[in-house]
Formats: sequence, C-alpha cells, structure tokens
Amino acid sequence: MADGRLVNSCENCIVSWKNFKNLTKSEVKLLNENRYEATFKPGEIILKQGSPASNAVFLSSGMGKIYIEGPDDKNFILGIALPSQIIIGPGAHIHARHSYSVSALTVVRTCFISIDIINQLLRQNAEFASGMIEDLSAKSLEVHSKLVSLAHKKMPGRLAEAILYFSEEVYNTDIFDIILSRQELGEMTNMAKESVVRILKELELSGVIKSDNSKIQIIDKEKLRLISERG
Amino acid sequence: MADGRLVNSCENCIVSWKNFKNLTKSEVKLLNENRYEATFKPGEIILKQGSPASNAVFLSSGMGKIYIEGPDDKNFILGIALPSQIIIGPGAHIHARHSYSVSALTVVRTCFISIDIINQLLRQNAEFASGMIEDLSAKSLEVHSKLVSLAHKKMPGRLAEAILYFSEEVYNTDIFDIILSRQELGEMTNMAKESVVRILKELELSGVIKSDNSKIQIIDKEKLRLISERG
DNA sequence: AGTGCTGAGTGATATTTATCAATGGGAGCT
DNA sequence: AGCTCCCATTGATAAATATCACTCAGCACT
Repeated sequence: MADGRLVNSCENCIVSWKNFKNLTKSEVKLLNENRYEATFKPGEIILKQGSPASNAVFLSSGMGKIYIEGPDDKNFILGIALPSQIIIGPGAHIHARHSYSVSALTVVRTCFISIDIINQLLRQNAEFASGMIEDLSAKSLEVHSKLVSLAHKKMPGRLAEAILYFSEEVYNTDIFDIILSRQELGEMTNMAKESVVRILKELELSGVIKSDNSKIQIIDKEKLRLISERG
Repeated sequence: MADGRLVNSCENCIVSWKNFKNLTKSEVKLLNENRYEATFKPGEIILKQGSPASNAVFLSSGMGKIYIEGPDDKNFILGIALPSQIIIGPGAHIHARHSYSVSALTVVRTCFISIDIINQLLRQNAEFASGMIEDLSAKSLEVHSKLVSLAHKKMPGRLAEAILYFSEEVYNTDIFDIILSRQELGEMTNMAKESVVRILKELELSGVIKSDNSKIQIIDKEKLRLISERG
C-alpha cells in the first residue's frame, strides 16, 4: 500500500457495491481515482444527519449503525451498515442533505466517493442508473416493512424481528454476540430498554432463545419467526 | 373523443407526471400509443398488493387511497393518490409485485402504462432515469418521516400531522370535507377510531380546529403545527 | 313511514408499554 | 485494591392507548 490506501483499487475490491459491476473499466478507473479512505473508531460519526450530502460512503470493513436523530435525543436505528452496501440517504437526490446519521460500532474503514462522480455515472450509464433504482427500491421496501412492523406488531414481534435481522442479515449464524446495547436494541424496535430486557427474558423462558449479556442464541427459529410474523 | 378516450393525448395532458417532461416527442408518442384508460367507482380496487406489477398507474382525475394490507384486515394507509403522480410501488423494480393496494375514494379516471415501456424509457433516457430516482427518493423520504412520526409522536401529534397533510397536500385550503372516515383516519395515523374521535374533540376544545362530521376547519395553524412537531 | 345499516360518538374498563427508583456487576483507571 | 461509571436487571407505578358495549343520527331501500 505504497500510497497509504488500505484498499488497493476498486477493480479487485471484494467488498464493492454490486452495482459497480455495471460500470466499464474506464468508469471504474474514474471511481478509483476519486475515492478517499478514512478509518473511524467505535463511536465516531461517519456521516451526520442534516449535513450536506457531498459523498456516498462504502464500508470496506467493520460495522456502523444507521439512525435517525429525533428530538430529545430519541434516536431511531434503521439498521446496521455493512460492507458491500452503498450508504447514501434518499435526501441526497432531493435536497443534498443526509437524511440519517451513521456512526461506527467497531473500527470501520471506509471509502468516500463524491456524489458528483456518482451523478455523472448515473447520467452516462443507464445500467448503473437502473442498479441505483433497484437499490433505492430495495431500501424503500425495507422501510415499508418497518412501517408495517411498527404499526401492527407488539413488542415481542418487533424484538423477534430484530433478532432474526441480526441472525440473517448481519451475522449469518444462530449464535452471536450482539453489538448493540439493550438501549440501542430499544431504539431499533421502538421500545424502552427495560422492555427489551423483560421481553428477552420472556423469550428465553419460553425456550425460543438463550440470552446471556451480549450473547444471543436462537434455539427455536420457527417459533421465533412465528412470533415475528404474528406480531 | 372519437376513440373513446377521456384524455386526448399525453402531449397536452395537464395532469401528467412531471418527469414526462424529460422525454422527447417521439418518446411521449410511444407513451401515448401504449396507454390504456380505465374508470373506477368509489371503493373499487385500482391496484392490488401482491399482484404482478405489470403497469404503472396515473390518475387523470379523482382521489384514491394507498394502503398496505396487513394481517387481520389491519390496513395502514400510506397516503392519498392524486393526479400528476406516478403510482408504482418500490416492489415493481425488485420482484415485480405491487407493494401496496390502491382503491378509489371518488370516481377515478386512470391511465395504465406498461412497466416494460417505462423500463425501456429508463434505459434509453438518462434524464428520465434521473427523474425516476428523484421520485423514488422523495417517496422514500416521506416514508422515513412517517417512520419517525410513528416511533416518536403520540396520538395528538400524529393526528395533527394528518390534518396538515390533508390541508397542504390534498385540499390546499384550511377548511375541507375530509374524504376519509374516522376509521380510515385511524388506519392512517395508527390509532383506534375511537381515539381519533376523542383527540379530534380535544383539538376542538383547545381551539385548534373545528370539526363537525366530515368537515374540518383549521383555526390555529401554528398551534396545530406545533402539536404535530412536538409529538 | 318503517326497517335496517353504517359510521359517529361516549363511557367504562382492560391492555400495553413507559417511566421511575433502586440494586448489582463488570471494565477501566488510579 | 479501591473507585467510578456504564450497563443490565428488577419491581412498582403511571401513562398511553385499545377494546368493548352501547346510543344515536343519517341515509338508502322497501
């Protein structure tokens, strides 16, 4: 890494956003020449809600939390930022402001790529634009499902859903050390931290999971899924 | 209207989606040759959640309600469908299924345009694709704000927000006959119909609105906005 | 005019969930 | 070791909100 970069190049990056596959060699080159790396320590803010959305962010390693800052320090955690994803709020295409904040949960290594470059590629490459539309749509679908979840499910359903999310989308295993505190788990499922604790215990008592401090093990996935779906 | 169409042509349509402005004359011609009109009566379903998303829908007159069907007939109303908007769920670009239902609230006249045509235009016209990205982003922002609203606001805040939505986005006046029943107003703000009634009365007692059956008049818009924002 | 239906409105009660107050444990620091 | 701070946990209580049961008014239909 003679130039001090942690990732050699976009071309052979194994955690690149899948839509970059739609770019030509020269377009990837453009990308590579205009990216900037930064490393964040746990707790540091990678991207601040409301600030000008001048860059899209890509994680090359680590995990972040994506959250909306509400009034009175009431945050709402939308999900976990992981490598291979593009991190850019919907506001970027509207009023050029970030619609949420992202902070580092672990050590996070990132690439920043200017929105101008992204927009240029969108204009000149229809497949790439199409991929962006797909990405936006997929995110939109997720938010829709969160909306339904909040509106229709009670606390056990929402918490079960969050546990499945971590198991299936973040850790890809049935036993894991959850990186979020109970407080944060509450901010993700819209419940008080005390309620998180109580319902975690209920789930444990009914034999669906085992939970000891930060460790969570799914014992009966079918039942957990049922609780998540029935609300 | 010799050909039985209610709208003469896309070229001089005064309620067309603004992104169609980015199309060339021949592209608009293509659109016009491939559109199909249909008229719906109140209560009829224009578009059914889960069914194949083969068309985008445009209202040329009337109003519809856009809603997500949850389990046990628990619907969640996302908003009101109006002319000049494209109606197409985010699912269309992902799994080609409608992610919500739309039903007619009044007599509704519509144009259906095949997704294939839309996709063809997206591929060949980057400005049009860009407009689609903007539209998706704007919708996404709205859903985000709904999420925050559900997560952080209590009932008065949510109801105030809905009243402002009708005043500002739907009717463009401070006094209007609301087309939704109390039940539906509840499905939009995630509260029981009885709670809608009670909080409407509270708002009336505190001099913020007047409400008599379907008629709603905003008396103190600043206070209403405060209630909406403070939650 | 009578009948039946649907939605608005009201009061009593039950359920869900948050808040408050307090305790204890573990990790880092001196 | 002792101290401090943060987090998890627990129990008691309060607040928010839903549900239930009922009445009433308007409207369509006979």
